[in-house]
Amino acid sequence: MTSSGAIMTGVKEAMPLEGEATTTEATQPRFAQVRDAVRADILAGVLPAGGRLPSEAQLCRQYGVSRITVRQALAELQASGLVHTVNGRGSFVSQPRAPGGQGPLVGVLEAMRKRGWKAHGRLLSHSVQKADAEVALALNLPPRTPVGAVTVARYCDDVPFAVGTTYLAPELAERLAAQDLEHNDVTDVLHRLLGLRTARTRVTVQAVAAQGMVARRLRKPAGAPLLRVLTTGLDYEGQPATYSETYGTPELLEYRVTLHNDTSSAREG
Amino acid sequence: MTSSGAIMTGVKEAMPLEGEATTTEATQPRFAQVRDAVRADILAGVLPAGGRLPSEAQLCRQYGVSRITVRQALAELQASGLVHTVNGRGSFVSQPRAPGGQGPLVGVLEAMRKRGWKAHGRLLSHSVQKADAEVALALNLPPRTPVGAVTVARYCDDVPFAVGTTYLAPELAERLAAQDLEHNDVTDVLHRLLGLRTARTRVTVQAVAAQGMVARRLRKPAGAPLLRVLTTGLDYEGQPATYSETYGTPELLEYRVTLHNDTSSAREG
DNA sequence: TAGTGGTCTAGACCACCTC
DNA sequence: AGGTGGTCTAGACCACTAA
Repeated sequence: MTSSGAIMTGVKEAMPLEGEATTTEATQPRFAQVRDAVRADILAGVLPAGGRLPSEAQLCRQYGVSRITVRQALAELQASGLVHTVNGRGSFVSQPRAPGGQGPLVGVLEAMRKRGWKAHGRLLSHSVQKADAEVALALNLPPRTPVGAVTVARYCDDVPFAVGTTYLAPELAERLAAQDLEHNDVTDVLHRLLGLRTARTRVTVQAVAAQGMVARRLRKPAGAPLLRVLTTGLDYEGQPATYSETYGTPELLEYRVTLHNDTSSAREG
Repeated sequence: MTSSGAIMTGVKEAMPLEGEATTTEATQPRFAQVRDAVRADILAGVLPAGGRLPSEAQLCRQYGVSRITVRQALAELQASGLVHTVNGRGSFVSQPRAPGGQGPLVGVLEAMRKRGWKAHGRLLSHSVQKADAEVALALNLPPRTPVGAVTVARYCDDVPFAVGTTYLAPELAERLAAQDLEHNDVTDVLHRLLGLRTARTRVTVQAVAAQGMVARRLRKPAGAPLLRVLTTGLDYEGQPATYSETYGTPELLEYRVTLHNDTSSAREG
């Protein structure tokens, strides 16, 4: 479904929609309907990233609502980062994670480079495995469901400082592994190049003792402190789309976040 | 332009407040002026926490603006968590950090208890010191400025799992240390009991090796991995108000956060 | 000049809550 | 019944950007 006409669903004809009269069932507010319709068009690719949205006047006609209602819908889309507006020019579909932009997540490579280091990644392996209990739980899948696993090491001036595995749909993993992970962060590739949309990201940060393969990869003796970062990316339906587990050396990797008092973000101990 | 009425502060008198005729200087939008005026009243305690705001109609008269403008102002205050509204009753000043509420920060004790553990804190020390370089930098003060330091240990079933020091204004530290830190989290006390308002919180999470006093307090051998969490609380002017440094045992303490795609929150590696 | 978003108003109907 | 917030409309002026 795309656009014109009524709001409720795919109805194409004008049909003032309106009228509360009798039907409308579980009537959501009109601005919410417009908001969801536009968001659906964006997520479905009908409105391509970077492209201009219909003008507010057009949206008014298209959905048969007043400008204030359209603006309320756009305001929420803007707050969620899916859309941005430029005075005098129009509203635009935000680039999914502009490179170096102000998305919520900044990849480790980008962060290192911003501080003046040379950093690069390397694809270590790429496979389809049966999800173990941990991955299945994180991705909300039945155990032993096939999932793609992409393991990447990150280097700072040729010293390895982080190694991690990202689990996601096999088809997405395939495309991820085909990208340039030498120069780009995994999160960046997923969002900017592959168009993945993430509504929320759950992060858990732990301290662990180095051991086994991870210790060797990071050139650490067993027992040395490492940072372990687990992230789960959730789509707009609340379903987990990606899960990653990353280990990093504490000298070079720390986790930073700024919590704004608005819109939650929950911290636990 | 027609309307009159003062926007600037809580002034009750009319005082037309410019019609933009010629000078308007750094004229902010009216809704922003209303928003800031109401926020100032809340932060200043003119509107007490938990109390009811003037109704939208009252605010319209008070500031001489239309209801839509008032609602736009309230919407932003609501988004920032300072205010919440109840259909049919009115708008209310949010309790600063409702106990167990949905504030951005959840203290460690609360988090442990939520998972079914018995947890308590203990005030270890409380003093006024000259800020060292690190604390001065974090609080944006000249070095050697006197600051209050409150050190607290947290126990889970009588096993110590976290110890940390909070630096803040001496007068606030005095009041903080006088509160019940046995049962309440420091962050909870600061916000709920002492009325501290925090616009943003910067958090840094690191993995470190246990050593010295911290290792002893947490009953860890030197070199064991510990989580180190640094937080800086920023007020609505962007000035740091609190700085804390906490060490925790990885078996019992981890850091969790949910990043929403809206409203930023920046992660770095 | 024409189109766009940014802001604002007056007025309206509804659902909800309290009295 | 009366007050409150939730939603919506039609119309207006402005600042900005573009052709």
